[in-house]
Amino acid sequence: MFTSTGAGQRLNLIYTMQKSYLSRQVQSSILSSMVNTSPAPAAPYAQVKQYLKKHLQRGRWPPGALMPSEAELVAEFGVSRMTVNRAFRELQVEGLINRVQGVGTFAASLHRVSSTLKIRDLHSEIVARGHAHHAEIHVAREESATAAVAERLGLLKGAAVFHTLIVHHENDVPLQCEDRYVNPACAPDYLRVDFTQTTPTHYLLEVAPLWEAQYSIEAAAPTAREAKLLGIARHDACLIMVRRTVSRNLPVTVARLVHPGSRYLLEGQFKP
Amino acid sequence: MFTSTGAGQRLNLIYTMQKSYLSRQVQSSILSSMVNTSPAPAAPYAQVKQYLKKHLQRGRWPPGALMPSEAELVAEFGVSRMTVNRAFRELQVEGLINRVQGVGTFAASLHRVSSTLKIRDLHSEIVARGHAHHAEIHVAREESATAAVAERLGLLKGAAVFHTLIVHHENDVPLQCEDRYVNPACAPDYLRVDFTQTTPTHYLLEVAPLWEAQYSIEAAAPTAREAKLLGIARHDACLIMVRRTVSRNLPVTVARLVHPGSRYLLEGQFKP
DNA sequence: AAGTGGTCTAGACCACTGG
DNA sequence: CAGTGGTCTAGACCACTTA
Repeated sequence: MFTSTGAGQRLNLIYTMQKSYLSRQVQSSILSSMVNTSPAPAAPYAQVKQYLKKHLQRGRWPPGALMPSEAELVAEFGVSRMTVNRAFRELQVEGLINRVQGVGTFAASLHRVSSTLKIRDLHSEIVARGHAHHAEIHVAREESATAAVAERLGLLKGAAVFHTLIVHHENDVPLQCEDRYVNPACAPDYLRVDFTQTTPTHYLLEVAPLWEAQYSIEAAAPTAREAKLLGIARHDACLIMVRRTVSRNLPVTVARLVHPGSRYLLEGQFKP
Repeated sequence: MFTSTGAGQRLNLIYTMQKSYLSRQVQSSILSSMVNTSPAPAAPYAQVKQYLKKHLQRGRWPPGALMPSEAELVAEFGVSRMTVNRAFRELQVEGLINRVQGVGTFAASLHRVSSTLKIRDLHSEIVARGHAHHAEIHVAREESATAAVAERLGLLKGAAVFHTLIVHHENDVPLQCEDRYVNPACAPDYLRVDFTQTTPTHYLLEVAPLWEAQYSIEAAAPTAREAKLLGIARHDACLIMVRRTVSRNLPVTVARLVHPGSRYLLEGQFKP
């Protein structure tokens, strides 16, 4: 039922579990002298979690296999059920296990792996690489919304919107053409910002806390104007991201970010 | 200190908190008759979490503002501290708040928003759209690894690797050209699988639980062979994803997935 | 009926921060 | 020092599943 490979019994817990707070106090004072040498005492729930993770990784419970019940782990580690439960709950959030009430806990097949794609500020990204960033502002004005833009910003056609068209350079090489429409209700001072000093992304995240975002990524040829601004040929492939952000139920902005394919790479990583 | 907008006091909890289990039992039996009509009773921790989330969204605590302490919410909702703590902890994991021990809980600026990009199985994706999927197998054999492939799979140059080249069609339109190398140690039977019936992605996830993945996404022109296989022109933009997965410290596979830009779109969404 | 996970509680000890 | 979050416990009730 619970093959005792024996790798995680009570004794293996770093702060050897106690039954009364009295004994814990004693333990703690004993530990305090160790703390200076050992790196991190690690909370019991974290140790149980780590134990489960390690054995999952080693294949002790192959995908779909039934794992020990909370009660079994309580007995094995000598901790309370809430502690074991927390370890399990966090593993579930991480997608490593599936739990079914009344049945048991199972090792996940890890099909639903996902990695995160952050909304990044290009300026910080470039500076982080130790390169120079400079922005070329081609448009920064108020316009009346076209039907498409109005719809995406939740405004009426013809309503006032702010429009900026900025080309970002990394060490004088054009890296991104940012065509952006902003809802004036969310950022009334948008046009007074000096975008050679800060980026729209950065500024908007400051004034309008982000609550929702949608994006799409595709590969396509740039428009004639974009090609000219980026200094590339009309048929060169570009990585195009269209992003729409919403703050407190109010659409903030829609942006079309065009990157020369030869100069931009989106990277990601997943680790459990 | 805790402006009583009063939107979430004890009485607003759906299963009106009690002090003894006796009274809870009574409550529960009363509730059981309501359950048929009301949709979801919602656990107290979830209600507290929802309450906080709602007020964060409404801007009651602007980014950086100090939020109520656990003790205050305990008093306000009449629940135990562990319950409030769980609500806070989950909001922290979601990135909506920052907590500092000894200081307090603060509304996050929501800068570090991220969305998830899942590893998807193309077959399921196509079928989910109600379309027909069919795979055309062009290569499926053992080869000796080139230096580049060997390095990414953790093998020696010249070692045996499995190589498949498959073109996936959605309703007879080529959608993806999948060029994949597989580590035989992880999937010894790989070449015996009928890939007109299942996809490499699906099969590999079955035999080798995923423990780590790295990917990059870029826009570029296809190779001459890819263009031919996909039925597109040499200069048409493609969305190219290169993915490497690792299972239990052993590299499993590296794949180059090429999609005609005009037929493929990567989408994502973030919601708190 | 027995076993499982889902959840709540009341109280506790701790480490950390700030005045 | 008081206040904050981080965590653990022992026991409890519940809903659910399986036999």
